Amino acid sequence: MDKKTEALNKYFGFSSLRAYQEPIVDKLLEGTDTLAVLPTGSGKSICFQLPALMKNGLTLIVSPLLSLMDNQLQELRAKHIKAAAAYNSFMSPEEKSRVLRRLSSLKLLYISPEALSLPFIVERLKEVNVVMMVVDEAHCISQWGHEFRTDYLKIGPVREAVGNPCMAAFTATATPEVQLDIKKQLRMEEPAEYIHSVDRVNIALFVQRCTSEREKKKELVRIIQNAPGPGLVYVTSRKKCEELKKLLQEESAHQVEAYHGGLDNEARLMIQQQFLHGDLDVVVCTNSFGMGLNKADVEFVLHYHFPKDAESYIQEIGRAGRDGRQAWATVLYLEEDIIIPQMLMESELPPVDELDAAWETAASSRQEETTADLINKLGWTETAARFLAFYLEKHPRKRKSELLEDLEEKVQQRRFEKEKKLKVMVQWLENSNTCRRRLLLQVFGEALMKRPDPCCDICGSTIPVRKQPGNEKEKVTAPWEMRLQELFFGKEREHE
DNA sequence: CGTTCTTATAGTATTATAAGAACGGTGCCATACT
Repeated sequence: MDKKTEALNKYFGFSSLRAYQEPIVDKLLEGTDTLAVLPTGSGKSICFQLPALMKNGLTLIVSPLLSLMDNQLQELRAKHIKAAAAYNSFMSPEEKSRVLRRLSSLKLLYISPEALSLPFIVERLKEVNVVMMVVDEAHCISQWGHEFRTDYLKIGPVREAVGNPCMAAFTATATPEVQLDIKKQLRMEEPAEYIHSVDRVNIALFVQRCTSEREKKKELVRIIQNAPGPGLVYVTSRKKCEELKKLLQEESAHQVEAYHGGLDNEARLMIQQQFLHGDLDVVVCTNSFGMGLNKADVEFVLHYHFPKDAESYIQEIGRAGRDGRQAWATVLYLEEDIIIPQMLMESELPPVDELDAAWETAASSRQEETTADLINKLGWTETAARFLAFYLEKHPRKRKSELLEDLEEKVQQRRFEKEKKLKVMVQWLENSNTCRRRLLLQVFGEALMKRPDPCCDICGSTIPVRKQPGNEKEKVTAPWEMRLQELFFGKEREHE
């Protein structure tokens, strides 16, 4: 038995890797930069966990959400893998300093891009042997890095600071442009690439054009009444989230809840757990819901508002049909809904005619207060302020005139890129001739090889009805307090 | 850009309608002490 198989067996209890995992593990073992686009729920974490455990030194896993770190750690703990830890703000000061002290005895450290960018963390990492860095959900680099969470763009520089270890990026969805962006930001040079199809053949795709908000609501109610669920309804505002929750609670027999960033952590955890355990049929949510959701039997994803680009769309519908059974996704398309993503996009970028004022403001504040000052003195959104602060930090020595000129161009460039993505999304919705699946795959640089049945509305399919299994397994309902307890304080859970 | 809420006016008791304004998503983060 070779070393790899031995380790696989020892740590994970498997006798062999799946065909697509094998080459990725090999590349990482030999220290080659790797970009992998793999469908969700396909055992991608083992692709980096195994090499990390076999290597001599520390692997950093950059993860976008604390809950994702927590999930993966629970899984590792369940397999009695001890050399793994997280560093994040959810931990007590004691726990944090303990982790930093025992870094050299760890194999895996889960960390957010923000924590990874803290100067004292970088200094500490320089003292230990970092052999590999992994960016999980790497599309976040492109989706969030440029404005919302600019620390995503600092992963590349940190990599260089800690001795340029091997870099791996994993995601389930990336267009060719996003792949390029990931490679550039992470400073990957000629990485090995494993790009799998983003097509989910068991999800049928539909778009239903509506002419008014009222019609859309009626259609929503009709569809949900007839869908046994479980399913998700995506909207782009918190208010709408709550409103539609109420509507569906009144008009359908389903258990319905709303999920968005305005809820506190406890409520969010609760809803996610209830949905996971089958105690909720429908969750009306904003784009905050779904990442890391490990639920196999989601039957449908309904977009009450359409998302701002095709990647978000693929990601969101990808939460359906993980169990391989027939699932469907439908968009209730109302033309004027385009204004919401447009406004949100606009609010992420600095107003071009205030760049001069922003420069003056920044010049008179300390670096760590630049963002706050831009928000308070100029009334900018947090995201726009962060965008500017990041840019100034990156180019500290540029002359004012030159900097403002560059900045304006950069803002226009970003606006252009975002608008283009939105336009592609709308074109997809408006299209009435070409198979939706074919067109969607085109955005990801893929050709449609084989059309599944059902495929999409344009191919003549209608929303499939799932046969209900006659003898559903009995629900085991533990008190909620107990489940929350498990989540906060941990309890070994089995997975897979 | 449309929805939804607030304020203003009309004109006269209680409400009706118009004009104006606000709003619309994603999450992470060392600090105080000698």
